[in-house]
Amino acid sequence: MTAVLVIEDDDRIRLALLLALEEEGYTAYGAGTAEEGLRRQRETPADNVLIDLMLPGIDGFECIRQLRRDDDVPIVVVSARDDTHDIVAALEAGADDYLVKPVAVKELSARLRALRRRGRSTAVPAQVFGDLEISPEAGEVRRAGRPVAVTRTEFRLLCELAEHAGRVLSRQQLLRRVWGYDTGDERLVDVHVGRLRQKIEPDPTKPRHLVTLRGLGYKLQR
Amino acid sequence: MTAVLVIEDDDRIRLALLLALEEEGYTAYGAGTAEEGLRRQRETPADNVLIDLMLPGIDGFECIRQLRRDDDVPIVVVSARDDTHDIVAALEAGADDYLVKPVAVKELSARLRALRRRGRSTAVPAQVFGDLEISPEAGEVRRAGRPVAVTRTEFRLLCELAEHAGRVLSRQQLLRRVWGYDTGDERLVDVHVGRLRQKIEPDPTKPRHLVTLRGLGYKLQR
DNA sequence: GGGCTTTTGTCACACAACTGTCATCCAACC
DNA sequence: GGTTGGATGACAGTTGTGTGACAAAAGCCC
Repeated sequence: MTAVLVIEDDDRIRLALLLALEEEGYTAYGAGTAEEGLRRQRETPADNVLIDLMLPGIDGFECIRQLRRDDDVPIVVVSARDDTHDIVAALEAGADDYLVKPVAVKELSARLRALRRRGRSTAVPAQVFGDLEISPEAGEVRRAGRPVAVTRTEFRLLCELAEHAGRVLSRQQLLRRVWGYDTGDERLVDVHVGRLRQKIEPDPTKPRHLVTLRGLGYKLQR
Repeated sequence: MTAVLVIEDDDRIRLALLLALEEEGYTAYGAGTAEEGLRRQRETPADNVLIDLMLPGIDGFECIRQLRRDDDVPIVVVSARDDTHDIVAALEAGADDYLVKPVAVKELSARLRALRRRGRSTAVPAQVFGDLEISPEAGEVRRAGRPVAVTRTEFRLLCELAEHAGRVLSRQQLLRRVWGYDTGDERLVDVHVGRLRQKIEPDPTKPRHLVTLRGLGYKLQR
């Protein structure tokens, strides 16, 4: 049984998260302030900590630093602000992952799983797209928690797209980055994208993650 | 220790960047031309490359392409021009991030860190017109936060208008800039504007952003 | 090495999406 | 009320993408 500590001052959000986590099979307990969170974590350490950045008193960044000081627990930041500065600062402080509110519970769950699996010290974090997890170092892809067998080329293609998640990559760019071709038949990319979709998309004809941008290329999105 | 190569022809700016980077704890070295930059990167590869677009001789775009050819180093473009075309072209050429001068050193530093840390680039800010967002890098248009599917021509047309936001563009100008036609039927523009309105205007008959200036042309406003 | 499976790249075809043209209708302006 | 410029729906030609079939190449197991 995995225990998760949720540090979040907004009662409604905290309770919603706790409920959602319990539903997913975690043991979840909450703290309304950084102080309380730190105390609980000292007394009964959880396996994961979820933390909001904007907290009364000691703020999220400081709290992360203190948690890190005496523990190696994976810390996931949940923040309303999707700001490069905050993300960087939180990761600097020692957080392991960063989610922007509103949080999709499925995604949260997948990230927690990914975090625990890799332990918190690895260099390349697993990437999560909705119910899709990609861990470059493990060479593994999972959908809804189940491993999916992809070939090497497909995996590289997926990693490349994941690395630039949310951005269009032209067939040309993909050819260069995945295959190392400076020139070549762009249709090759189509074929592999098609094969990848068969494996990672619930309905390959209506891709949700690996989408086509007609005339531009492909993009991986959440 | 992280090494950064700065390719920038203006001595004052280059030195300022080098100093600022050294201050932030990087090892920074500079190159005044693309040729010199390419040579240095071949001989002693840096961990990040910062590059200006306007360079004498080989220009920034070409330089990015050549850097990309034999290396996977994160490339950050630093340009005075905050022009959608440039941004798209730079990213196409293989750049990972784009900053507009004047550069805040803190931000630059954070982006470099983020780039290395997460192995991927941070987002290029989208252009915003009221509830309308245009993000060239994602190849995406959003209205009220929801993605709107636009075609490539529509997208280019929109980008062109956005780039000159608040100013009228004649059909002739649009034909030339979007289609590359030096001559042609101006009604073509009308049709595409109409289609675009169907997608981005809440009420296409009463356009709020993409307005007609009778006898003059079209303009995009906030 | 020989025979097997798996993966990869090429091709062709089908289909869906997009583009540009045109005709018609409407609104603004004089 | 007539004239001009703009909006729009329909249509056909074009382009771009998805996909199944197939053969070559790469692994793999005796």
